[in-house]
Amino acid sequence: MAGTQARPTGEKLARPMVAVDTVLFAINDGRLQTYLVELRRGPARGRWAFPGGLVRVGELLDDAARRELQDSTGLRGTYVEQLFTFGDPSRDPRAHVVSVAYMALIPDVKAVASSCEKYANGRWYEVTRLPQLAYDHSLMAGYAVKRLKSKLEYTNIAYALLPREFTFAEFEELYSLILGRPLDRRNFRRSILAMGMLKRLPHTRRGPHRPAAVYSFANQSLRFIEML
Amino acid sequence: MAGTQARPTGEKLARPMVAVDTVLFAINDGRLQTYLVELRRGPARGRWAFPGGLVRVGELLDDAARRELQDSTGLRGTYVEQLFTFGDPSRDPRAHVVSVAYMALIPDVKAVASSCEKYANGRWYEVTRLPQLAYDHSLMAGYAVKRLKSKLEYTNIAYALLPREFTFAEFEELYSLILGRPLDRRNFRRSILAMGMLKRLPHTRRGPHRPAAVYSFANQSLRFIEML
DNA sequence: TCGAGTAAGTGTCAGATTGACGCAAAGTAT
DNA sequence: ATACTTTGCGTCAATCTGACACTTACTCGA
Repeated sequence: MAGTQARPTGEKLARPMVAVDTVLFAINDGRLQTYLVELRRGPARGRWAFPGGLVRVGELLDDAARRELQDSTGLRGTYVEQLFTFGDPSRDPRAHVVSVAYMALIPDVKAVASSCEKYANGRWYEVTRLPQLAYDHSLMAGYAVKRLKSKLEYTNIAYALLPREFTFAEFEELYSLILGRPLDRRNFRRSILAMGMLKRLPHTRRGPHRPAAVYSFANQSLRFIEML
Repeated sequence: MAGTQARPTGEKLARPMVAVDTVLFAINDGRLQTYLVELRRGPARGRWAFPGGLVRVGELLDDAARRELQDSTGLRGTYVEQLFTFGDPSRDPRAHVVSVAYMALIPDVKAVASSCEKYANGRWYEVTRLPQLAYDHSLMAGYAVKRLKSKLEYTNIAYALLPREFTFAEFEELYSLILGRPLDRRNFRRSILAMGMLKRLPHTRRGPHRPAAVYSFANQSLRFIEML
């Protein structure tokens, strides 16, 4: 049953620890990027990793993910979603640390205030060109990207990656970019509009060319399948 | 980063504990059932729950799930799949226990040898008629059923619920039963055979009526999308 | 002010897929 | 042999999907 049988334990370290690690995504420069931090200490010192840390007693997992994210990026109240839990005892050579991986999405990389004391450094990397990562974080990266792609296709999760208002071209570019393949503009528009994911706003955006209709999401919260 | 920052901890209980809980499924009596155990001790004593327990240091999560499953059912080497991790600190009133929920699938309820010393009792329940469960186990049950249904539609996960060989009627019944809706025999057969999930064996099964062709899975391992 | 340039916006058609539907075949039991 | 029961198959219409090209509406510069 649950987390029962609190068997008495002599050695202090006789239990695995619980951590969270968060793969933060944003679109930047026409690429899907994630935010990595450079570790200051530990056996993987100098390596890059996703921001994360130990879960505190009494803390929700989602809250722990958000807290660690805030500590390393300054982001507050970010949308986070649990991905998978990695528990291989050898993933961290120092101790058995079970890590609950999360992904988080933000619309603008500039919202991240880099540089905190915990990490030596922090910067965005294209998901297709990650450096060698600490621990099992490349595994996490793979899961996260796969999940993001997949949820893009049957949920409105894209709302967390876009500003409040956007043109259809921006919307389409986001999809094309994450899915890694070109989309047919007419077919794509047909299917998206058919599922009623977007609502067209009354105003338009003017630019150097034909003005573009402006859209926003019909529902800010996840509408379709919440979890598989 | 990973599960780093092993911050020194004075109080022994200053860290959440890690447990696994497994929702074991099987078809029995024309129904989808799960195996529940009756708790012997703890605040939820006398309540039903999914078998589970604490993860040991040095142990893989999957192994912990299988070990606890074996301890309570005698099953060995069962197919298990991680579902989701539940970390609400109030889920267990005694302590903060983070539980990694699993599902497991077996083809035959008779493979379970009930009665172990850890639990007062153990029995199968229809998933649609579960008793009130301990902790947050009803939540887990919901996730597990949703996931099972979902994976049935785009993977060959059904192989873990069926014997090595089976007739198409048995196969179809399984789907209909889990999905909770009738299937059109001809359309269903068309789509399943089209995706090449099954292979027809040379022999047939004789019974009181027309003999039925016998099938087995073309691939025993998950073929399609491994994880969303 | 007019023409060139560029991104936005729209419709059609063929092929594939999906869902509804009924009948013939192959056995057993009497 | 006949009735009964389960297996196993094919067609058609509606829908969905994917390929494909031209018109519209604006800005900018001549």
